[in-house]
Amino acid sequence: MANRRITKAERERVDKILTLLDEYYTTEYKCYLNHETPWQLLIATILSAQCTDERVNLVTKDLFKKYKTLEDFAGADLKELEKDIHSTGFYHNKAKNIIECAKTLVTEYGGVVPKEIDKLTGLAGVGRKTANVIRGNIYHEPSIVVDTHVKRISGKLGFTKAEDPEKIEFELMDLLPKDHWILYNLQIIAHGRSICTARNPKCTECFLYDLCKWKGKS
DNA sequence: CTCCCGATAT
DNA sequence: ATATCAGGAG
Repeated sequence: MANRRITKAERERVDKILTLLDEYYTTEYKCYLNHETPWQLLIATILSAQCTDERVNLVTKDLFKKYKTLEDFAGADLKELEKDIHSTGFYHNKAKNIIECAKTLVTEYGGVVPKEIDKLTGLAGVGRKTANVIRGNIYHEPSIVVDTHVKRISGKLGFTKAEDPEKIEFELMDLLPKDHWILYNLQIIAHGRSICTARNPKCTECFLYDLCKWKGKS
């Protein structure tokens, strides 16, 4: 069904890459954003736009002590919330979106984070990337999260030539086995942080070098 | 396409 | 000084 337009050799190359990823980044890899509830992950993911997960975890550690419920966020003071999340950047938009998002969840969804992609992306501050993080990590629905790492590395590996995140998402869905969708994102982020970094990728240390299309200078 | 935007590594 | 970080909205 999947991968109809792909040659046998290319299919084998992709499968070898996936096998190696499984080997180096085991299935124990899970969500990098600390959270105890679905709505906490949603807020953490909204905060993670153009911000390291490390800093988000630093901020949410105090944030979730101060705002203990969705209702707390729905009723939060904008300026105060801006201060609370300031260090994550884009704080004005993020604070406004978090309050509006929390209000919608409380008033329209009974405080439950929906699993449908349309309902999720309908929430303030929630795009496809954030929606797929929720679908994958909370509801275990096969979904591909296209973030900056997935975009960069999938391109270098030759998995896609697309630039548009949504197009990349659908091309990867066609290329990767469904049972690997959620893990792929987590593995690629791990790889993107340790080896295939945006600035000086450590190609000489990369276990995927021989299988990589890019093979950039290290 | 532009704007939002602080913190960190290089 | 500049690039980059689990992007999204107008």
